[in-house]
Amino acid sequence: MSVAIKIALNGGLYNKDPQDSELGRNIIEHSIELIDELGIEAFTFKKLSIRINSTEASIYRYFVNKHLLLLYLVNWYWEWVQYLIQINSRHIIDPKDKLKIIIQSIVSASKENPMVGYVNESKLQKIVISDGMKVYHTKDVDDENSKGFFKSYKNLALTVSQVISDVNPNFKYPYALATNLFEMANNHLFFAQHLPKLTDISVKTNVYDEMEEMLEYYVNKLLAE
Amino acid sequence: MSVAIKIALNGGLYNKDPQDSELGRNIIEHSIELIDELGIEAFTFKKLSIRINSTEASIYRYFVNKHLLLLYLVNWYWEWVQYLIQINSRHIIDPKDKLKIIIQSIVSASKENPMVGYVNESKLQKIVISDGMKVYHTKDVDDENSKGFFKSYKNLALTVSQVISDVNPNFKYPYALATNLFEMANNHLFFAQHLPKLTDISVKTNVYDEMEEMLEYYVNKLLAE
DNA sequence: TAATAAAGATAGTAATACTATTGTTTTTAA
DNA sequence: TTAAAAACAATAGTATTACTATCTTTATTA
Repeated sequence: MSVAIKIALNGGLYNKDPQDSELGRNIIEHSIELIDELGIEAFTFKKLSIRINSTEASIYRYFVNKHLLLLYLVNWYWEWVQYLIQINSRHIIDPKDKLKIIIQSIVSASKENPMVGYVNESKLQKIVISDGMKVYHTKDVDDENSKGFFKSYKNLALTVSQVISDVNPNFKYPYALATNLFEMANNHLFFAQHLPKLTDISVKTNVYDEMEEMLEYYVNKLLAE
Repeated sequence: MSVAIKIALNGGLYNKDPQDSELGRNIIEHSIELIDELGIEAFTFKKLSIRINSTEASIYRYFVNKHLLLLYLVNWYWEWVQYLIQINSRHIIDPKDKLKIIIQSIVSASKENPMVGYVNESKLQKIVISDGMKVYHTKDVDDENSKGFFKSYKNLALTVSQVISDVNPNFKYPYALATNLFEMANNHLFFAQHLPKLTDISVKTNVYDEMEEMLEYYVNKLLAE
């Protein structure tokens, strides 16, 4: 049995907490697999219900629709990154070192030992890279934002922006740089694989190492006084 | 009658070139309006056909589906930005000044005088900001990329990366910085409006001016030797 | 053991994303 | 100028999606 980490997520994201039942955890586990395989567009509750030998109606008892399920997964992911940053930097005082840990955690959130049995962090990262930004690029952003559905991401941005400001209190764009680090990490891992002309990162070497190097170069240059 | 700029786009993006007929131009004009109003998810050919007093079948004669229509519009936009950069920087020699023009063109592509009667550049920019990245975040990227469907964006990245390398030939990430400029411009205009906690740009002042300032600050710091 | 909650089975609906066919204009070219 | 061809409109039809509703079975708990 795996260690019982329970990630706290906004209750509005689900009808019934999937972490609390076998079926719920099954939905999480196999939706990650299926979205990874099909992409969010071709993924349906029908297909998921067949995969897990259940029914559409049963899945609807947990999630209002696939958009909210994706939002749940994405929030889960950012909470996971936040958690990794916390444990990996808990004894570190120098903000520069802290920022290094943050970059490592963002880039390699999937490399870490999986600690929640039913979540495949590596596949989840792939989903976040491919479909993550779709959760807020909708006509419902404002409404969903007011319900706190993007809290995990905003919290992480806050955490990272504070470390950025600790490194250089005069830097004018700590929030933008924080989110830019997340977006760059995800975008360029995607570009390296699918649109190599849009990046300098190459899949021929270790993409993760290259990504870390690039992000470190970025923050060092930008935060130099 | 407006000046006849014809933007050259990959023929695989459409069944029948919409620039060549009244109905085609109507489809472009009103799809921009309707996608801006509804977002790409709720937009359908049915709704568009009603809006322009035509039929679904007629629209399908021009575009295979709404995804390809969006791809057409997004490519159109990046060609437009490329065009703006070209005419605005045609007499400029210093690469630093050129980069400044590039930033202005990216951020304010919508502020320019409209030169194509049936394209509302301002609404088109809003679409690119909200839905632009969805065109390549699909399971068909590789296939569509091999057909040249992302050429306009890649061309622009090439153009900008060359100027970046002219400014500082030792900078290791010219392509990444180029795409990062586009993505930042779009993302943070979106964040400023909908998720202000994710950015330092504020809608209270002139967002476009602030955006330009931020991007200039970024490139200056990053490209300083 | 009765009550209750969770899950499965089944059916049904409106909308979406198309394809196909036929008829009517409009354009063009002989 | 007229016949042919292309463009467009009108209509119908299909499979899939994104649900909602209801009813039955199974498991849990009081």
